[in-house]
Amino acid sequence: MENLSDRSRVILEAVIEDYIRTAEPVGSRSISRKHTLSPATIRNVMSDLEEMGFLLSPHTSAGRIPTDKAFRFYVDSLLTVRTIEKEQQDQILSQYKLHGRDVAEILKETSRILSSFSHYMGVVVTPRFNATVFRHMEFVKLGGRTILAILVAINGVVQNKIIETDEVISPEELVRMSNYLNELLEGLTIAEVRNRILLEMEDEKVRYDTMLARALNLSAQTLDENGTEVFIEGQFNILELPEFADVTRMKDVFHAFEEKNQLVTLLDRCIQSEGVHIFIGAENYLSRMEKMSVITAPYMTGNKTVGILGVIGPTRMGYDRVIPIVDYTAKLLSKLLDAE
Amino acid sequence: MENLSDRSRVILEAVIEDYIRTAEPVGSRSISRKHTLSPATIRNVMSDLEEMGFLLSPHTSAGRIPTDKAFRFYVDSLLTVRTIEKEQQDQILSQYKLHGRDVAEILKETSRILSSFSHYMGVVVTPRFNATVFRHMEFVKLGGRTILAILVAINGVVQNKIIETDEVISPEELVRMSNYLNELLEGLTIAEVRNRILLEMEDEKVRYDTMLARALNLSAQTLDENGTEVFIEGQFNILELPEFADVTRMKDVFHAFEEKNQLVTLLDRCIQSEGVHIFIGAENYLSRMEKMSVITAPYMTGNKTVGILGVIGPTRMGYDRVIPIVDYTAKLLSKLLDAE
DNA sequence: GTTAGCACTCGGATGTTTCGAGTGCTAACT
DNA sequence: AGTTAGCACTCGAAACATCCGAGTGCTAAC
Repeated sequence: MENLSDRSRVILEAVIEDYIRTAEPVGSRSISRKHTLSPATIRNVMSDLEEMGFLLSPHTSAGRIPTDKAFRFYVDSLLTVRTIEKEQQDQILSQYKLHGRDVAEILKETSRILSSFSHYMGVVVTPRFNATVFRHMEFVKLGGRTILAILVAINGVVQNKIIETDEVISPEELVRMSNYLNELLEGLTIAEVRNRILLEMEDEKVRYDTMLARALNLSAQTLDENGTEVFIEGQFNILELPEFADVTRMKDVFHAFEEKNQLVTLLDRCIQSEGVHIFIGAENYLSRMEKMSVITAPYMTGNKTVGILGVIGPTRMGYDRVIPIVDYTAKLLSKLLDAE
Repeated sequence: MENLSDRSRVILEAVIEDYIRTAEPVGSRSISRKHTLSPATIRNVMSDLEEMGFLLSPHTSAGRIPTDKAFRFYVDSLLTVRTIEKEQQDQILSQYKLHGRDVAEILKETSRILSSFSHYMGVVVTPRFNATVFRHMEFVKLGGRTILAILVAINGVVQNKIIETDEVISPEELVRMSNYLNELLEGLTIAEVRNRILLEMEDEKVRYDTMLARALNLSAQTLDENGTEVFIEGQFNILELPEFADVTRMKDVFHAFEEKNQLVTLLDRCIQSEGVHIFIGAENYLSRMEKMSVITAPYMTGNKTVGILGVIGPTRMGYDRVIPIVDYTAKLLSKLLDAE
């Protein structure tokens, strides 16, 4: 990292924090008020910082704005992350208490929590089904050849799918099928389940047992689709931010969410790495989101990472405040999913 | 209804259609170009229409804008709804084909379809569980005292909930429970199921049978929450509309969606009435949505209305184009839900 | 009843001026 | 050598002025 003098650091930090507060270019005078230095001195330092690529001036007679690089440096080296207050912890916890305990509900609520506590947007990607452990599979007959397949993971995540079969299958046979499958697949992760089914299907003895073949076929169909969903809450929060007062900027943001899968790839990028991850401005490689930062953290069930959550806000977001919120929420969600 | 001369009607219609196209106040000249009447004559008529409350001028030297009353009259008396083209029908149908057949997916897709074909926002309210017929109930043991309850309606709508029990229940007992319940509740609507459970619980013989009591207790818990969800898609569509170029207007719209329950009450208002319903501007009684119109239609399974779908757009929306889309989609969705 | 003609209005676009925040540079100060 | 006061300069935002044209209402002629 660049070697900055102590003074430069202090001033850079001051500029950044001012900018986070006001969203306006920061002038030398406003900083001199808080430090016992004259504006001229500060101007000199700022000029150096600009040279180094930490600041930029929109035009000659405005103040200066921190660049992405500055925020990166701020987050890496200057920032002392606040510890989350007990009070806030309790508030978050009690939010969860209010709602039902269906997993999808919990995830949506998590997104809402992230949004309302950060004052930005909350985002939660649904668990990677693959990493979770199989618990139960069940077939319910809805009508003639229509069957509802229900797949339950050990953490309570449910996936259901309506399947049209070629031939009519009796309810009794359906029960036998699910018994067979539940025994066969017990304790495997969904990814393993997938493999196992393919393997089984090649087995000689299965090929000549219609029931088994059908069962495997059905379960394969149940698994074939594996939607990752994204819950984004609090879009309206960013409507209030001055940097998006401009209509075209706003459109950009919303268009960015149209392609949710792009967002998923972004978030997925940090699925292996532990702990909080931060993408600042252009670092997220989505042109629509150049002016935004993303703070993410993985959450897990058991000790496997199954999903990602985070907060999306402007580059000038209150990192010190938001990081612990994301961190705590991820841990809390992991705990909630485990308890089940 | 006001008695308008034929000429007035023609001119009013022309103004409305111009305004729908351009979103700009309409002047007398642009109309005179299409009809063989001089601007002056048209001005006289327009002046009358203004007097009657069908038009208003934002200021002296602008053209005129149709009022809510004008749109109401237009929809009721002037509009000839186009029939939906075969081609468009096929397009919509094929959209459905692309996706999985989980009911929640279908509803979300419906919302997307409404949005993309109307170019406004699509909205779908999830089925009123109460009106649908019970099909199956199942309990899956997740851990010590944690149980996942799954409730399936005949149309494939699934509701699941995680329940914490006071005592450990064995898997075998869970199976017996669900067998008992499935037999007991077969063929009832969810509303009836609710009553039946309460009734049953008071029965003497049940009170002394722990298993039955527990089963009923569990199912009561499964039912107690009955979330109506709303899928809104295509918000970004309205970002493109000139009337929302103003940032404050836009905020209003998004804030309106914050309270989704308000929206639900609006939509619910037409759940009994058959066919397409239209709320124009202030008619929807949501101050945030004064500049918007809503076109709704109920959809059903069996022959019971279970939910509402619709399109939300500006008051100057292309009614002739959108009404058949809403109508057709509602019918198609009903058919899709029935087929299962 | 219709229309041409005309004076009038008013908002949007364009141009001009003013104001002030902020800069860079230089020279004096510690 | 680092710091600071002073000053000329820059440039955008806001305020003000002007112009233009689309559109109106009214009147008088057709």
